Amino acid sequence: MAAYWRSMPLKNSELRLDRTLACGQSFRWKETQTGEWTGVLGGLVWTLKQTATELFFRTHPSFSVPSVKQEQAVTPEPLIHKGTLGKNFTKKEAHSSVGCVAEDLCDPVTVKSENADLAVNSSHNEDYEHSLLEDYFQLHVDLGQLYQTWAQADLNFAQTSQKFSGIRILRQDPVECLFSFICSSNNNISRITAMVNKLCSYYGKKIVEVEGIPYFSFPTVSALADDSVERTLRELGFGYRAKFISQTAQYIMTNHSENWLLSLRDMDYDKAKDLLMKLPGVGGKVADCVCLFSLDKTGAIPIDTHVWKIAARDYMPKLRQAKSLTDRLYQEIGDHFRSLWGEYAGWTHSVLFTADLRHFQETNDKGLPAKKEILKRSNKLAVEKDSKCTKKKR
DNA sequence: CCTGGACCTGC
DNA sequence: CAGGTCCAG
Repeated sequence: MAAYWRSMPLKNSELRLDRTLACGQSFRWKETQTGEWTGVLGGLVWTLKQTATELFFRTHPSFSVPSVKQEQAVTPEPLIHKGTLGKNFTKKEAHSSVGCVAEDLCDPVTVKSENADLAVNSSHNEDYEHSLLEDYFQLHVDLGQLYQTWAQADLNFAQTSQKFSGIRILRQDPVECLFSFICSSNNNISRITAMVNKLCSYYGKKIVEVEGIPYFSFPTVSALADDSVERTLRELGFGYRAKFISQTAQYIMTNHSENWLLSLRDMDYDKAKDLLMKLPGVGGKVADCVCLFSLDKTGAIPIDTHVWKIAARDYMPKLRQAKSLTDRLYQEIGDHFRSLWGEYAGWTHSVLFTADLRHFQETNDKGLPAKKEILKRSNKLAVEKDSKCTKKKR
């Protein structure tokens, strides 16, 4: 068992799994044991954990049998193939296209003929797995350095951030990111998570079961563009978002292509945001989430009601008089933060946003949260019922 | 431009 | 109300 685990040196201050994976930028990670996080990334199921100086990781072996319905496979299955990956994979490729890296690197024909009896993870994939994590957590970005710079520019950040180190932006698959955040509108985190899981189990492909829990890949755009999707999602309780998801998927397949979203990484922020906002169900806030969490737009700042309150409370007192968050104010708040924090302002915002989440109020930098807090987290009811006492602060 | 409402569902 | 978006006036 221990043999599956590998590790890389990584300071706690550069990455805190608990804060980074549970602060609402991704809805796909679950704390399966205390301090252990399991989720899907690059077509594989991973479990991660860490100490003060090391990141431990393992993937869960799956026997990927080629799908029976290959005939309609617009996109190849996200299989990781021994021969291809071991030989050709480079760090650079991982960095440029993690969202579809498995697809890029797999010849579907080869996979089909040779993969049936091949365990997905083998020692040949070690470099690949290592690179995938570096890419996903954007480990080339020196977070400690950024924290220092931000602290110099902003006293409020300097104070708050002391107890909230290691919060970084993930580099997610844009497809997963887009459809997840379409689900987020006027909604709460637990329901968003449930909806994302439903998308995966109904329209994704099962990768492997771990401890009795099945894990699925995120569906392709093409799968979500099927005519039946809106009705099905309505029945599954998606409400009006069912239409948004269906229409957005169809819009992308009609006017662009499966991989179009990835190409937005090569555009500047304004252009990418502009194009995203043409999609049904995608306004400024969701577009900024996709820009920041999956398209490398480090200065994108999603301003939701929560961030708006932080801005009014700690940075822009004049906002206290504003009735609602108009487009103009949205732009103004973002610009204010960008000029204060600089190029990585989206990352900065994420630290303050996370620090302000009730969920994290009792954590501290000495280590993992108090035992009391862990118990609470495992029991959502307890957390939510107890919201009375800190309500006013937010 | 800005403002108010409707839109799904569930705790 | 919940980490919004869209549409009309």
